[in-house]
Amino acid sequence: MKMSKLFVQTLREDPSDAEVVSHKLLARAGYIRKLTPGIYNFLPLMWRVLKKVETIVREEMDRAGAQELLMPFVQPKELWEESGRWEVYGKELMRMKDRHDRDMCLGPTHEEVITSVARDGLKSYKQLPVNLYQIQSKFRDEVRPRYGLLRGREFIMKDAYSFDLDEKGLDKEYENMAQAYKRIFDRCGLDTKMVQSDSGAIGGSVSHEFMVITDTDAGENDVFYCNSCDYSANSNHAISKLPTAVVDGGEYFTQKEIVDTPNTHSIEDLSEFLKIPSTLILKTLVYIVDKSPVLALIRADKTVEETKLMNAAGGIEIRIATSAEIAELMEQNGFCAVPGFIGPMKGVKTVIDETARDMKNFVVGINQTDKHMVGANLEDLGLEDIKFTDIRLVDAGDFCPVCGKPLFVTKGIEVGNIFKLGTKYSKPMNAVYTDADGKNVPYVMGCYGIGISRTAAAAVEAHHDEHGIKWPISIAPYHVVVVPVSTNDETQMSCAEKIYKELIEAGVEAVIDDRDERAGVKFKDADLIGFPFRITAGKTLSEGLVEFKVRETGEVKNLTPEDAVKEVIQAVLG
RNA sequence: CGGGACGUAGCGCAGCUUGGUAGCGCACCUCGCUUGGGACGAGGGGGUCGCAGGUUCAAAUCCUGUCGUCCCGACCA
Repeated sequence: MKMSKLFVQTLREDPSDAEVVSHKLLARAGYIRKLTPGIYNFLPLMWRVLKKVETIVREEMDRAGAQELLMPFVQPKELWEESGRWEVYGKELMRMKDRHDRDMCLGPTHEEVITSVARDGLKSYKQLPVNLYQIQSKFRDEVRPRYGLLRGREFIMKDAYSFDLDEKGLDKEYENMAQAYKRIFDRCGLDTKMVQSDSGAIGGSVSHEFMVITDTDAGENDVFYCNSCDYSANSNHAISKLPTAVVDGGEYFTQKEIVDTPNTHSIEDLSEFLKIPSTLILKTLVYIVDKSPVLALIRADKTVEETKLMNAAGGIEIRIATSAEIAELMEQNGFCAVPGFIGPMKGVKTVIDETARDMKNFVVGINQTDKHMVGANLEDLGLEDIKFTDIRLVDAGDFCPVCGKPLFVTKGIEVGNIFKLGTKYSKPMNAVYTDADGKNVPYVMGCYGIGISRTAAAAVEAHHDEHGIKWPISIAPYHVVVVPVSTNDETQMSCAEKIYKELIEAGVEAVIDDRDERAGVKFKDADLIGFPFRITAGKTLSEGLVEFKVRETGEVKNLTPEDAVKEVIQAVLG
């Protein structure tokens, strides 16, 4: 490819809306261009990268025994009603009507469609197991798309679905996919961690995410991990053993009583006012889960993990209540208290965290402003039935649930996930096979996703420097750029052209920078775009040598043109 | 959903307070010069100033509405 004809416009400045490095670099280097929020054009360089990632994914999925197909992007409401998700999916599901006024949606994921495909085709136990996948654009109408390709609304995803006779078959396929994923990300030059995760709106029981570990904002997930064993989990799923703390207020409060606690609107205020550790306070938080209030009771030094609470409350959408909603809730239950003094109350759905189990003689809000009860115990709270659930966010330094060593936390970009779905879709959608005894049995399903475009962006997050992108060879848009420093110098030009031709003939993806630009411009662009190798025909040519530069390491050496070509061929084609 | 900010050329921005021929840098075109890390000089093309109303002799500028975009927050009681 001639650089002069390559469709790429590099920018000197970051686009004003880009926050994370992958967004800035991909935009500056001419890989992507925003059409509207969360929706991007994948320009020729980007498309080459995406195709490389796709090819790796395809090869490994095929090798793992999966079969590729392509399902429709537009889907009818009826299918989503069968699974029950039309009602529960929320605003992320982009809904629309066709000309006949029929409800349709853009596919955010394809469990419904694949299940319908399977039930039409997979009738006998003799046909199972099967794993089907596709690579396709998905649309999720994110509340707040950001970080460029990392959280877009329209994005490219590989989604695979497996159909097995039973749980045992699913377990085997799940492991098979985990291995395939590891190979895929390794080949993409990404170091990933497989972590336990909540299974979220997709549903199911067991799930893992593949995280690219990063210490920047681009990592939207917190990952807790143990250095002593292999435990690691997304914060929405992580559990831990707590460090010991004071949980019996016996030495502070010898009897149960109601005390004045004026203006103690925060736990900090309250613990300071009463001169007690916050581990002696049971705090009450009001959440709205699927439009209904839910009280969360948790030891005050700890934080509620919203996904855990949402699951405990059996909902699919959660947010903290506004002060207006709290006021309304107070009024409905005959109380009048402002945040800071909220406590348990009858008749409102309540979830109690495990941390409350051992608490004795503690402090708790009683729904009266400027008052708290001290020396309280759980049975004093008038709760109908007391059950403990883990709804706590793990803190770094808590102890590993497996081996007991302290946990560490880091940020991660989720590039893939695998779920055991079981019969969550096959049952309601009546997707069954006939077994050897002639009985109809629902398939046991799994689903496995990889964000293709997100993987490419994550690779930029993981491989860049202040000059630009440093693509891993396997997914670079081109392998090498050949730079004649001066296009007017016939010796340089003919040398560059010869090298370029030899590389192309050997099967290397090469670009020749034939632009009539100064060397500095060509070098800056080469670094920004991120060609893994650069061969420069310039001043060293007087000694019969060209410069060979490795983008990843910055290593530079002068070689004969023949050796430079060999070096690239060796690195690229093995 | 709440708050804030911003919409002026492909990109990044100034101009608006105090109304009077629409500017700068990058990019683009031409010529010259230059050629190993985003040179320089001269010339040039490109914008109904988001949109719609209003005020005015006159609106990018003032007023109203509207659409869009970005950021922050969404209460740990």
